[in-house]
Amino acid sequence: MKKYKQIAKLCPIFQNLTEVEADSLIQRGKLLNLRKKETLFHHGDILEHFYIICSGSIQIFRNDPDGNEKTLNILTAKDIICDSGIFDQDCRYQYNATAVDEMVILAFSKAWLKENIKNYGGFALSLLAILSRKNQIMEVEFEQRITMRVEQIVICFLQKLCLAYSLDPSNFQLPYSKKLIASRLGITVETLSRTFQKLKEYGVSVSGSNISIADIEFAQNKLCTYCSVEDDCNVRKDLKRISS
Amino acid sequence: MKKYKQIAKLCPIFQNLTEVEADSLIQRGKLLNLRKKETLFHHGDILEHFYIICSGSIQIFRNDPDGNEKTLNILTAKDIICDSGIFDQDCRYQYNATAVDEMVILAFSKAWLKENIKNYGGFALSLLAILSRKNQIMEVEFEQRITMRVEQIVICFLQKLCLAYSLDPSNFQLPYSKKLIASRLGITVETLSRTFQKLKEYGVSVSGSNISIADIEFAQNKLCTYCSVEDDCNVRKDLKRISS
DNA sequence: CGTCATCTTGAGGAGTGTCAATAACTGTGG
DNA sequence: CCACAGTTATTGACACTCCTCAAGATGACG
Repeated sequence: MKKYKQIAKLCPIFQNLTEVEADSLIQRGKLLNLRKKETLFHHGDILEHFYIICSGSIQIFRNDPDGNEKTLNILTAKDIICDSGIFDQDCRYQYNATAVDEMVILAFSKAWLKENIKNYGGFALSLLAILSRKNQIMEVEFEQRITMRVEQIVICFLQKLCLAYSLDPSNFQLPYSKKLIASRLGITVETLSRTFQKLKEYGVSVSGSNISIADIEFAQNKLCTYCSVEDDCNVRKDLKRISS
Repeated sequence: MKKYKQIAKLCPIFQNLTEVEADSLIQRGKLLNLRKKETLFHHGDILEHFYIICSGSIQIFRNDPDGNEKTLNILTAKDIICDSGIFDQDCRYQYNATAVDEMVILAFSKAWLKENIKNYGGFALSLLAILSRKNQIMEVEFEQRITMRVEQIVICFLQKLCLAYSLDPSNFQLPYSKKLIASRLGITVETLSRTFQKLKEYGVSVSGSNISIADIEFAQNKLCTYCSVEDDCNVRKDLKRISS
């Protein structure tokens, strides 16, 4: 299964290491296979591993008091699962992780992570950069959720989707169920459904899981005063929005 | 001004270092004084420093398209100002930072930070832990903003305030203007004002900036099914809410 | 073909933002 | 000490957005 370790090596966490260093680090990881809907860990489980996703996608979610799933994130290849508590002792997961489709995951021990951070300065820098980036994305999403209308949020989501999966905006399939998407965006399925209707005015047509967006730039501009898709897709740098 | 460097040394970022190491690192910092409403940096400024707050508090905010301030955070003594971009080259601030009251801040160069991360494994671990913690708090707040009612959010904020500033819940002064608080909570001043009225039913009385909460536990429990104040106040560890 | 989950559509309502008018507070200069 | 301007805070009326509940429609899969 060297193929999967090759994928893991593309994870940004190894970017500041030499080929040899990265190889030796990856050797310590164990490959896991998850089937669709199989759970990697539950909310409350003791946090003992650090994961790198090699293929497939996984839903990170919590169950709110009413029993509804609140999806915090959907992670895919080259993403890492690294809870904040990994640097504490005896910490537990604050959420669940369940495979959306078939997956392959590399698992490393907590000790492995701590040791390498201390020994490899470059490794620490990479992890810091990744966590910082995650932080930044969360800030943007938080702001979006407050400031923007659902139409804008959905359009932004679709655009991110196309960039992340290299999909053709003029005709593509949704990689997840609408239920999952709604949960990820923090809205109800009903609202998502209605929003897709409204988006027809902007050249977005939806039938089943088939989407086609006539002119994504147009739709974006029509809807978003400033929309920071770049932030989520490693295209940042050129900050168009020095608004203050 | 050794007094302020002593405060800076209490910043969690130095926790994994020896006294001597911490001292030598702090020597490299420059003390800055800010007057009330003075700005540390603007959105769009080139990111060149890492800051530790020694005294006073600072508002981290962005101006949305309508010209309203969106307060991302309010930082106080022992907090750090460390933007995600600090590990990139030529990055710019994505927000403004303006002093709420008189402040003293220690400033370090970007290079200082990178160097020490590479050289001191413990330093890297501390920074990672801090950023992770920040991440976690953001996740909680994000969830709060979606799931909870404004009454709950306000009560949680008040409780955090009391813990953070060691205030007596039964009688204390708000340390910031209501405008700033509303902005921080992502609501309008009008809504905040009305919410304070509603909270009277729960034993919270507000007149001007004077607050008195009869029984904060009672108010909490009445309002919050699960409320994670602990998370924001380093009291975590005992996770009561393994709900899923 | 039936069952179950997912999705769509409608009606109704709760909650928060917007706008506007007024009141309270803060600080400045005479 | 007061008068004035500018900010901050309160209160009311209203609109809009999204959620809830309910009923069907569509689709997946044994």
